[in-house]
Amino acid sequence: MVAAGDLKWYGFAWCALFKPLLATRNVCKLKECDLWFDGAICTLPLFTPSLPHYSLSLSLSLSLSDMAPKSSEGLAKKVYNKGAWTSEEDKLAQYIEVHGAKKWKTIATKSGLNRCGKSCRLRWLNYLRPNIKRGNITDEEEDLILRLHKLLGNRWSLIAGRLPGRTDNEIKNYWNSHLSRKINQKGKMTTTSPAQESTPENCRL
DNA sequence: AACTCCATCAACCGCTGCCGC
DNA sequence: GGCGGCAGCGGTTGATGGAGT
Repeated sequence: MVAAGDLKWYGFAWCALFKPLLATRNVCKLKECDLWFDGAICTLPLFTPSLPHYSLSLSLSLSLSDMAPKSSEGLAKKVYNKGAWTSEEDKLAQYIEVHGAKKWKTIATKSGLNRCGKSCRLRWLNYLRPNIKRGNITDEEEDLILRLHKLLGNRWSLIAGRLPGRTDNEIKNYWNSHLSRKINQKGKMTTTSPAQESTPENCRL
């Protein structure tokens, strides 16, 4: 990490320079905005209320903490790690094996990982938990997914429940990347009347 | 080799429902 | 009944790698 702070611009000049850029993006949705200066990339958190007073430190690589607001208020909210998990963070599995997969907020805190409970839960369910089946979806599984989807619709967790070792995320991804396309192609080849097709609504559980 | 496009999949976000107070 | 916190779900995003040009 390169230390931040070589250059500083202060709010007024900042706004004048980058307001047009921000106007082109969905600022309400964005939490960060990437800016480019002579090839260097800076990720700027958008604390819009204090934007004009924001001091911007630029270097080749800046972390979010480097860019945190300098005012005292609003600092209480913890900034968690985001993005891909490291093998070091996967020690979460050891913690859960001892303490159980309950109270994700507590797990997140007590395990010493700088992750939110939600992130821990997802990592456990989709990757760390034992009995996860790795590898490609088999033809039998695919057939089962197709039939269950016809029956249940996009109820991925219910479908996953019928496929031991598979996660809802995995099935959802598989559906979106493989099966939905397959079905679309089939649909184009064989034009069936909508009344003949079964939908989740008209299938009895 | 360099570039673009696309598929895949891990992870995030926002919403909903449940539960305890 | 209302509220807040939490878990779970499904849609979406973003990083990555491979194929194609």
